[in-house]
Amino acid sequence: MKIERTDTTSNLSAQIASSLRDAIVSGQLRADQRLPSEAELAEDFNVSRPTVREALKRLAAQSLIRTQRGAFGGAFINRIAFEEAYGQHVTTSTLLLSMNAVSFDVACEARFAMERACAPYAAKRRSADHLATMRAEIHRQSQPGLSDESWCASDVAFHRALVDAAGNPVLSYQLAGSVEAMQPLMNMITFTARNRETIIALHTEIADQLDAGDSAAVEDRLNRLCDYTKTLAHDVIASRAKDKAQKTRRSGM
Amino acid sequence: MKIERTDTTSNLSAQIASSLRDAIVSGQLRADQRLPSEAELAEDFNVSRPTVREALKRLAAQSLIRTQRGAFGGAFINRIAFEEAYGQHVTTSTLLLSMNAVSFDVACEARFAMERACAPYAAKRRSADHLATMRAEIHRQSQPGLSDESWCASDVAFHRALVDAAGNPVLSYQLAGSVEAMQPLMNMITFTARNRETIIALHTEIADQLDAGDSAAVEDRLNRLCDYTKTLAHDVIASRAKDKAQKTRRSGM
DNA sequence: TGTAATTTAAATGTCAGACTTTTAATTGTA
DNA sequence: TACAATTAAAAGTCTGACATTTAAATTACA
Repeated sequence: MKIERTDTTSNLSAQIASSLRDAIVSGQLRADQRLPSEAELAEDFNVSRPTVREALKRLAAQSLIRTQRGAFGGAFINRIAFEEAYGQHVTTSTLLLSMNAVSFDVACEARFAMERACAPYAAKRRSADHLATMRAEIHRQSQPGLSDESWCASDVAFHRALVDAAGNPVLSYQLAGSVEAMQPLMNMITFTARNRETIIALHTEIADQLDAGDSAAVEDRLNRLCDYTKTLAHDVIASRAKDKAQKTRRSGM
Repeated sequence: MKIERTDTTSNLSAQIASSLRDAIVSGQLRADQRLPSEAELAEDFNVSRPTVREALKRLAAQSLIRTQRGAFGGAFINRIAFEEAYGQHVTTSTLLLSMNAVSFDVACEARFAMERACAPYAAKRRSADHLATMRAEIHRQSQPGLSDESWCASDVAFHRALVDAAGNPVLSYQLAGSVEAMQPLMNMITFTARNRETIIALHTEIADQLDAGDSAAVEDRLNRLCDYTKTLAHDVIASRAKDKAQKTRRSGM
């Protein structure tokens, strides 16, 4: 765990962070192991303490280390938990979708493809608990005065229960990025009562078929849900384009 | 974009980073927009410049901002690219798998479930380029003197081509975490010539069926590959357990 | 007048050193 | 033995300075 500093396009804290990160990811440094103190690292790397601190903050931002104050404190290799990883994955995925002109269709296709992948396992392993959560969310979705925002949140909760029902934490983690990151895109859509009715009907069938253990039926309903969601999004986009065209015409362009 | 500092369990740089991160993720700050200079932020948040810098380094570690030196430089909201997100996702997933006693079976199940989800789209959209890459990797895998490490790398490349063939960048991004993060786990396994032969046969069939556009056949081969991989892992684990038991017996425990 | 070289100012990057706060081990005392 | 005070190590924070980079503004020159 030593030094570089031959790089011409400096940025010492980034290099040091990178060096430590490699050691962690490759397994040279193991979970709960303590790194040298900031002062020691500064000496090791031949830089000042603030520079070391910046490097450590970078690692902390990725949950690779945690720091503890006080005697016998220091920076420790973090045993990253699903929870933290989950949050980071959702943050990154959300930005990726919102900033990269990823079309609604592409994001939607990816999301439902992955959800369908969960269906066989969910049909086999769904617990009463998962089904109860799904039915509770369906009930919430049937409330008349529900805001679009709450509707979307409930939709996410429903699908998360579906994914969790597959009983595979790795699958749940990976799916989080697709399901939760879609929420901002979904929020573009204003759901009419009629829209909601259609979706609730599909949700109900999904819960029922999951209960019955019919994976193929669940996949079929997910397909329909995917298609319907895409249709709704297209309508929104089309009507916006129309508005814009009218405004442009009116302004004489 | 103002201040907190009422928190008792301080860590100002984390709070500031969090505050800025929220503003970015929620879309208040848009891509390529410039943040105030470090000195200005320090005044805004009522902290010193090093503290602000630590906060900014945290955001930089998540690729949320990029910094530029010089006049009219500063911190800019980053339009996060698939590439960067890709790397972070793989890093996080790798650690998650290696540190959390995720069983090989669970990781394997998740990975192949998601790959199967790609199959229908890959069968529809695969280009000659993707098929060529897959066949090239199969050819490499058939080389006799190939090290286990190179074998695994080629395996990842093959599967990545399969995923990319689905023509959905979001799917490719999400899958990266599952496929690449498995590599350290796969490296545990020593592949015999006979093992490789079986896997290469399945790879060949996958490429052929993809060429023929038969999605169901591809999914079937992926299932078999999943089962076979799990079997190999079980053998490794069983033989290790046996070794350990023998050693323990010999040492008189 | 137009282009090339120079200067300049605004930023980030880095450093040194001091002080504050937290925390756990140690020591002292009832 | 149990509890309280002390102490030392370490992260957290601040101040102030200097180095380096970079693009714009200015100047010099053809």
